[in-house]
Amino acid sequence: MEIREAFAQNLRALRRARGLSQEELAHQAGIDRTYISALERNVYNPSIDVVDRLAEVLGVDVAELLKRPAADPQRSKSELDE
Amino acid sequence: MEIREAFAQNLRALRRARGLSQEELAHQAGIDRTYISALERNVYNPSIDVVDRLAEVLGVDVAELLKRPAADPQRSKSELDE
DNA sequence: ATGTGACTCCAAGTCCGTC
DNA sequence: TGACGGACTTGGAGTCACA
Repeated sequence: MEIREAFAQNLRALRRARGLSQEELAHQAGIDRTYISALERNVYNPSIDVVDRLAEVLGVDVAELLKRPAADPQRSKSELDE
Repeated sequence: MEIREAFAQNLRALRRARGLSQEELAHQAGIDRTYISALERNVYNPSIDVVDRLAEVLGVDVAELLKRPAADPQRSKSELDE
């Protein structure tokens, strides 16, 4: 799995866990609203600066945003992106 | 401290710890030698994809490359970038 | 073995809007 | 509230020559 995809999923999950809209998150992080939307849809490959600013607003370490989901042993290997 | 700076320092430290030259690291990561040089001098704000490729070659988690050094309580606050 | 300036190319990132 | 498009500017990605 590409790190962009893991980031996209983590971003959306963490934002929702905080009860924030894309617009609120964008505003607090000083990032454009449409760019947040694109990031969550895995359209772009963000710079570490952007990731860092988002992590700060979400109150997590950068590592949390970039963490790949643990492989589920129930699922066959062919279902995973590599 | 900006995350770019932490990344630059970590990259150089980890590369040297592996006994690799910029040229060897560049080759293994499929990146130009001069670009590695620039990253270690904090010239660029790299994308997470580049960081991920370097982490893979260095055999560490992405989080290791982006970790900020622990604040040294011996040093005064004015010596730190914030 | 590394730093640096100059250069191109196109993705990152912004800002406007509509659905 | 979020997906998505178009047009735009900035700056990362990547290469080369030279010190």
